[in-house]
Amino acid sequence: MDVTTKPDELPDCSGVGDVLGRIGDKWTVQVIVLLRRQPERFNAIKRRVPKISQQMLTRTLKALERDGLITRTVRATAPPQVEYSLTEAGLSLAETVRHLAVWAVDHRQYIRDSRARYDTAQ
Amino acid sequence: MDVTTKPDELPDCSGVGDVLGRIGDKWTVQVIVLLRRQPERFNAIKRRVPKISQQMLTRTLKALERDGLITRTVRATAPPQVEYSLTEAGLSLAETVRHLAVWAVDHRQYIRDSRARYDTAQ
DNA sequence: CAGTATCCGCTCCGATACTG
DNA sequence: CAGTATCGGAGCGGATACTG
Repeated sequence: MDVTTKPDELPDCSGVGDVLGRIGDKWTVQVIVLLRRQPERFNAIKRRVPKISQQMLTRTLKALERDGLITRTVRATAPPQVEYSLTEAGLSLAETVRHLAVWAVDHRQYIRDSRARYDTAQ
Repeated sequence: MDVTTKPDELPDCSGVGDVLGRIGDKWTVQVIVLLRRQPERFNAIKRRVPKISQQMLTRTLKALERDGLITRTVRATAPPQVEYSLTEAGLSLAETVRHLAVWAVDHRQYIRDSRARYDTAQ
């Protein structure tokens, strides 16, 4: 689809809510962005997302796998190794999210300032 | 910032989580996208986001105003009219979110299929 | 190493009633 | 018309203990 479509022609905006509800949780995006570099194993991901609990990482990875955004590969070694990597769809989402990341970085200070002004005005 | 920066150079991904946590709720994006066309009044927005409750619309608008993404203008008429419109920052966010919207539409069916396959495989 | 299982607090959000 | 106030359920996410 063409991103340059005119504003008024944006189709079915309700679907956006679904996706944002899906990736808008606390951890999903961090994991996706992290896997963009290269496939990683469970505990490697855990180390690179320092605050995530084991349970939430499990849930997040499972949900991503269910949605076809990452694949889970088990190597029959001892100890067992499980590697997670982005699918093509997952990679395209990661790239898309980068636009939002850029926006976030660009407007971080602006939002902080706006909040401070708003709060003191009350 | 340059969106074409190399993957590994994406700065401070943790900030992305903040923003996604902020706009990743159930209503914020729908309101922003809606206001992209033109400024709207309270009940006009409510009508165009059919399922939103009055309280959630109030909260959503207030949070957006606090973040400097929309402005609230009261006209001293009877009955009172309150108009909400995007700020420049809000508009730029709306445009950025459109990329995600496009991704969502493009991959909607893929995700549905992935889930169906995953669920039946269990 | 890579998970499961259980408990539990907290916040999101809906429903409803009320107000200037 | 444009809100505010209050109650309550559901689910996200944290902490901890346990397992193949």
